[in-house]
Amino acid sequence: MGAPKQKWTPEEEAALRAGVEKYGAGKWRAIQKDPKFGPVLKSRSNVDLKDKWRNLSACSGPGGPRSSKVLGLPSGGGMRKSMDAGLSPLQIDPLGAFPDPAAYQEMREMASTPSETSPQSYDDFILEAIIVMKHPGGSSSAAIANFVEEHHMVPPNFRKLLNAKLKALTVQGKLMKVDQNYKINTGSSKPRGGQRPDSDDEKAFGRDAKRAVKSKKPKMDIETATLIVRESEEASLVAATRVAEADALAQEAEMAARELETAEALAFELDVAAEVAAYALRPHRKSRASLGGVYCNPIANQS
DNA sequence: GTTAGGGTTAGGG
DNA sequence: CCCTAACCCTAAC
Repeated sequence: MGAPKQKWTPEEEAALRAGVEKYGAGKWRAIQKDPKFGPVLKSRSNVDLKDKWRNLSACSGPGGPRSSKVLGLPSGGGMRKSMDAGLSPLQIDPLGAFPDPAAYQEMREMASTPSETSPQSYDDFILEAIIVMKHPGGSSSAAIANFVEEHHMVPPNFRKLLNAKLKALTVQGKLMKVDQNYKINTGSSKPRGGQRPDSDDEKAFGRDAKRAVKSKKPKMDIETATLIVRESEEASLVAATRVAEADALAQEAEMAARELETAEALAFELDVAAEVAAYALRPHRKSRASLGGVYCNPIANQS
């Protein structure tokens, strides 16, 4: 229309990320007013910031806003207007920053929204628990459950869900199962390229690399190449993960049904699970308008 | 007034 | 032709 498209520069993007990191997503006005980010973003409206952030978020995988709507569950309808999308593009950072107490606190604050019981968050909680507890031989599911229950609001049936989650994470290669304990997969046993966002996180964990994730990474070329290679791999990986998650959902649905003893509840939960499974097995699409890009690479957004 | 989310469209592959 | 990213519109708060 009137305005010729103004592409976002890396500087603007970086300023936006920094702003969100400082103020949190949704504080577009504050970010814009910040003397540090304002000048860089002077040609952008607060709506522009929001839209750009949405674009970034849409590429952040299962934690993203759209998919969280599809997967929106076990909290029992806790999701309101809080922008849980806010965490997505930053996930690379906060996860890597866990060993840093300040950053950890920051993460906790940012995560303290009603949506913190999203499936994606469970993964984070689990990883967080293992990292923070630092059990040499890995952490038992009970220990993880205790930690998570202590630090986060989780549903009463979390432990059951946790087992499925642990299984899923193991399938994904994020975790290794040693005896009955789970530990972070250090990546050496992973055939897949180290460009997976998660592997970056794990490496950061393993090396106690505080905010190293923030440092410049090799940009687009490697990532786009990796993306291509990974797409087929990840399709199956994600599918497996989704199936495992669907399994978890199914379990939860079963429990919910027993607890409520209503076939209606079961139908709903199973429907969600079925949707998730169907969603996972669907050929990948990347349109915000249609599906919301599940296979987008969060790193690709990294500046 | 600010934000979130849906919708539209320009631009590139 | 399809997809992504930027922009526009509107409702909710």
